[in-house]
Parts: sequence; structure tokens; C-alpha cells
Amino acid sequence: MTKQTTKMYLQIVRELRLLIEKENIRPGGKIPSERELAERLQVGRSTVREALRSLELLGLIETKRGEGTFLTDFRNHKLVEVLSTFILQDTKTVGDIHVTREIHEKEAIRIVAGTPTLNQLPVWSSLLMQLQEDESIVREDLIREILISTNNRLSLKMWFLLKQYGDEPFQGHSEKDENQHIQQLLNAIISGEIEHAIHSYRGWITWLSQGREII
Amino acid sequence: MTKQTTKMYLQIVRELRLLIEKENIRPGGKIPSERELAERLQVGRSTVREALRSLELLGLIETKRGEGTFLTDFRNHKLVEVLSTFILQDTKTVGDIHVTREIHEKEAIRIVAGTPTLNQLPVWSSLLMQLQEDESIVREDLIREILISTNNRLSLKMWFLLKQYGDEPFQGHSEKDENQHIQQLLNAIISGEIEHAIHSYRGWITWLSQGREII
DNA sequence: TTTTTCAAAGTGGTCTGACCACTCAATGAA
DNA sequence: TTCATTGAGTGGTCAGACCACTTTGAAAAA
Repeated sequence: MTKQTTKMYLQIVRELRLLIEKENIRPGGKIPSERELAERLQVGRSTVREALRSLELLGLIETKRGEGTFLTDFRNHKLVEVLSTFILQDTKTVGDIHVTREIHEKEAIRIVAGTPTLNQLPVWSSLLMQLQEDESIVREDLIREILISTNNRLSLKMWFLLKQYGDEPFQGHSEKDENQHIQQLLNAIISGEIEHAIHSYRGWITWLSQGREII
Repeated sequence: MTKQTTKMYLQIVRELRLLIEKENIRPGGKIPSERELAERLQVGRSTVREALRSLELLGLIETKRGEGTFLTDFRNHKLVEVLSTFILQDTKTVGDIHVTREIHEKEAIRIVAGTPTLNQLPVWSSLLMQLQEDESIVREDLIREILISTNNRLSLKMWFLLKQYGDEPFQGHSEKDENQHIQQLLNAIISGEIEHAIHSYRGWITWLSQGREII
């Protein structure tokens, strides 16, 4: 049908999503070939390709010439590259991404700190011990752990994506200083002091962004 | 050339960026036609289209049949839509959607209530007056107003999507009761009492969900 | 002259069929 | 058994053909 009002390739993106769900294709799994999709969906192969190329640029699928097309695990860098070359100039957008990511992080901290069963999790004290033995912790790992423990997978995935878009290399920081921020946060979480935890988090973030500007 | 190692359509994405920069095409400006691009870059039109479709799905360009292709305002985070359809697919937990939406709502309330220039906005008192004259306000309208005033378009967009996915009809509620919740929230915002505002919000949400279960 | 009509040019949307480059597995020879 | 070959399947690209839509400007009508 060449007369649809909705763009065909967007339709295909949708169909593809349904197909993936119906056939239970997991990350890493193989998607039907372009020719097969074209026939099954009754569209031209070039149209199928337009949809697939879009998804590839988003990092949702991966194609290997001679082999096929595969579902990926949402962590391709292509998208980050493209977006950064096109968008990263726009400071307002970058700011939004950071702020939005921090929204998810803060709320997760509030939940963990405010929920006895969560703030008593052995992982916090074990992390704290690591720090006291001068083993450093990567910021992302800690935050991810916090996000995970809130058991909101949607929020976790959004956070993951935002992290990809907005990531900047953190450089020129003293590990010792950072450890102090982390310890403060962990202590507040364990003792269930929500506002204290948020305050520590804010301090940490501020400290990080100051570090960024020095570069 | 059919023998490049780097994928042609990615090459084109890159070329396109350079072209846009060189010709100083601003958001809203027109990009050369597909046929012209194909000739200038010495590639097939379908290959050009694959690149353009990708950028369109990312929300970087916009196409109008019969007119042409245009550079968009990057702030249109259209990619969120696509990503969300893929993400929400396996994270069907309606609960997650609600909780995540509420994360954005709560944070927005915190920001508005805690920022003097925002909580003094005339819109709040005017809404409050409407309520006192017994004109009812739709929940979504109020929340949207709050989100907008935080000036984080990305968060706003996410909220909008979450709202769409998780929408349920609110029924069987007494308008009078709801007005009371809203008034409480608005008053707390205006007076800058963050925790009070959050508390009101929580009460409102709880009340709403109880109403839902009755259905 | 002014207004209306409408056909042509230009643009994106889609399809078809044809090659090319690559991978993999089955086939067959050593 | 081992190794080389070959053919089927898959993505990558191209050229050309229509279709649907918008704009525009010249011709026709007022």
C-alpha cells in the first residue's frame, strides 16, 4: 500500500517491536532477514531497510553483513556519537539531560534511605568498608546499585540511557575527596537520614561539576 | 563506491553534519533534496534516505512530503518516544510506569516549591482562586503547569509519555474532595514548604489510587 | 486589471530488480 | 579424518520507475 498516511517505516518500527515481543527475541537474538521481513509485512525491502537503519543508529539493533540483524543490549555508542555531534552544542539540552538523570538518582536515594529493609542492605556497609580500606568506588557503580535496589526497572533503564547521552569524562579529581563524599552519602543512607543523604548527594554532584569546569 | 568498510549511510550522516555547518543551516532551515544530496555525495538515493530516516527517527530532521527536509529544533526529544516503546515493551509493569511518573512529578513540585521565583508565579494563586470559586481543575493540567515551570523539557516529555502509557480513567471521585487535596498542595507550594507540598501530593495520589481500586 | 484555474516542476514515499561483499555450512576431494 | 571449495543466505548499494503531495506561475476567466 503506497497510500498510508502514517509513514511506512515508522509502521515497520512498530511492527518490529511487536514481532520481537511475540517471538520473544532476546538481546543478542536474531531478527528475521530483510527479505523475509519485507515479504511478511508486505512492503519493499528498501522500506524495511529504512526502519532497520534507524533502529541501528539508535543502537537498538546491530547488523552483520553476511550474517544477519541482531537485537542489541541497549548500550551501543553510535547513538551517543551521533547525538553528541548534532546536539551536544546545545547547552540547554545537555543541562536537561543531567538534571533529569539527577532526578532519578535523587529519588532512588530518598527511597533507599527511607525504607528500612533497603537501607539495611548489607551492600552499603560492605561498600563503606571498601572505602575505608582505601579501595575506590566508581560513582556509576554506586548509583546503579542504589537504583537497582529500588526495584524500578523502568527508572533504571531511563537512567542508563540518560547516562549514555550525557556522559562526560570525570577527570582531575582527587580520589580521596570523592571518597569522602561517598562515605557521607552511604552513612546517611544506612542511618536512614533522607535529607542528610540528599544533601550529601547534592554536595557530591556540585563538587563533580566544579571539577568538570576546571578542565 | 560499494567497497567502503565504514557503512555508507553513517558516512552520509557525517557529511550531512558538515554540510549543515558549512552552509549554516539553522533549525527550521531546508536541507538539500534527496536527489541533490545523492548526486553531490555520489551515492544512491536510497542510501541517502537511510541516513535521513535515521536522523528523522532521532528527531534531528523533519520531512514534509512535497516540500522537503528540514532541520528541527533539537529540543524535540523525539527519540524518547522510540526508545520508550522499545523499553516499555518488556517492562510492562504498570506499577513502574506510575512510580516513575510520580518521580518526575514529585521532583518538579520540590523544585517549584523550593524556588522563590517559581513559587511566586501568579499562576498558582490564580488556580487557587479558581478552586475557591468551585471551578474544578483537572489533575493533569495542574501537574503539567508545574512541570513546565521547572523548564526541563526533557523531563516534561518523559512525563507526557509516561502519562500516555500508564493512563487510566479517573472516575468515581468526588470533585469536592479532590479540590481539597489540590488546594492543600497549592498552598504549600506558594508558601514554599517543600515537605508539606510533597506530603500533600502523596496524600492526593494515595486518595486517587484508592478511588481507582473501587472501580 | 484582477482573480481564478490548473498544469508542470520539484519533493518525499515506495517498490522492484539487479549486483556486490561477506559468512557459514554442506559437499566433496585429499 | 582433514581440508578446500562451493553455493545458499544475508546485508550493502544502486538505478529507475511510479505515486502522492506542495508550490508556483502562466493561462484563462472575471
